[in-house]
Amino acid sequence: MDRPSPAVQDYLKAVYQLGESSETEGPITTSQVAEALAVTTASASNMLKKLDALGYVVHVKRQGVELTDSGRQAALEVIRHHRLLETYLATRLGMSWDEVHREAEVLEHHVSEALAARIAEELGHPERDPHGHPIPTIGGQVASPPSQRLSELPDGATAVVGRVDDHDDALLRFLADRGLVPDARVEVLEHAPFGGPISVRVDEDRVVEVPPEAARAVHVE
Amino acid sequence: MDRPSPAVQDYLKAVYQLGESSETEGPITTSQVAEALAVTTASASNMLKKLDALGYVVHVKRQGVELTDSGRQAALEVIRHHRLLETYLATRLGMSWDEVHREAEVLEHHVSEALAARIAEELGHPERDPHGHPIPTIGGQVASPPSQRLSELPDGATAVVGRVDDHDDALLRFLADRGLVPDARVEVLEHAPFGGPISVRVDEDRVVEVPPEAARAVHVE
DNA sequence: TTCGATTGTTATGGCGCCCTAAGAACCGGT
DNA sequence: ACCGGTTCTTAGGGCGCCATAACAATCGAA
Repeated sequence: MDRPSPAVQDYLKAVYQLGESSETEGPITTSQVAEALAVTTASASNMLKKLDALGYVVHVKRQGVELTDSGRQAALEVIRHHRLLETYLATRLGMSWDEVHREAEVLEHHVSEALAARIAEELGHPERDPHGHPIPTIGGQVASPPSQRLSELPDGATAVVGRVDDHDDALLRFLADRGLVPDARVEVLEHAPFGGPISVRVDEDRVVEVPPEAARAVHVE
Repeated sequence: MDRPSPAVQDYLKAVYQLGESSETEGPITTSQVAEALAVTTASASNMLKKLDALGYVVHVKRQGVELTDSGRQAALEVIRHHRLLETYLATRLGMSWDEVHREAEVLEHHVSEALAARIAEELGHPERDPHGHPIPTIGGQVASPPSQRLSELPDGATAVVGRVDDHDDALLRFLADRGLVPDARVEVLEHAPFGGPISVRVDEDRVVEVPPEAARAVHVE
């Protein structure tokens, strides 16, 4: 029961996150995984076959893969490490949101369970990372509150920011600049026509313009 | 100018440390390196040839290797990371000496320069790690004070512990138990005959018995 | 329903780093 | 000067993970 290699961990994480973020149920395809990891579909195909052999996924030929319990468990462990590291590096070492993500992407594969546990303790077992994403427990529980995207709220609606997608550093900075961080209160004022920006009042205070692509990355509750 | 692979870093570190700890001048042999890294001499031979090609060492066939400036620089960077991590994990996360060493052995290859710099800053740019080993600067300066081993002191001599070798977890705990940590004052009382233990008064207080092998791991000034 | 485009798979090879086996160079003793 | 033992190097193979190329299955449009 050795720890899976970094490559295997990356694949499992990708499969898990693709399953999370896709509206549609069912298997994750080879090409989705390949794109997420920036490898060829041939490489992904080989690796998914291997993950099946290792018992982490069920691979149905020409359909895709679905995580087994063991695979989900392994994926959540990596995600737990990632988010604990992000939180620690941001709050205890004052690193910026974008630095933190890159750093955690590497270190998540190399911190021991003991260190992860110490970090969690030191942070008081937080439930969310700085972007608002839930931190799985050691047992593999994840709180994932139902959420809506800011882009889908009607004019006049108010809500609280739950989390923001952290795939793009520039977008992250853009949102942070405008106060769109977890726990911010937002009120949708109006949608400009023809795919224009959305006017949003943030924290009962300033009004900012949020382009649709950015609004899609903000999840509210 | 990519970062060398973890394997390359491990070899460079080993060559550097073998050069440090050996009394004799001159090249480091293939088998010394092989033993230090627990690989076969064949593997070491191949890798040393490769390090030569990369410009990190000069390899003279059947003689051994010596670090180039570039190799020494790379080795010191790894050692810097290792010792900063040890210091950080011990003082800020309360991990024990032995846990800390294993953890740093892995993480030293994966922390970014930015993170290493943040850690150094957070710690106030310490000059030594918890075992008393000097922490190289970014530029590659190392303070290495002349030192003698506790095992070599004559009866009646007094000195201050500078550093202790950290290769063996059990030994480390043994020494820590007896107060033989950096900055402890020691007075040699007597050597038992036939390779018996050395009686040492620690911090003008308790008297402990130190077997010769343990005494060799304690460096005093 | 047939054919081209799309998507997935298999085959094969490269690269890094390890191994074992075998051979070459060097050492000390006689 | 030779011979046996030690040390080092070379040769060849394995494993993990990536790639490219070629082939197979599937989908959808006419």
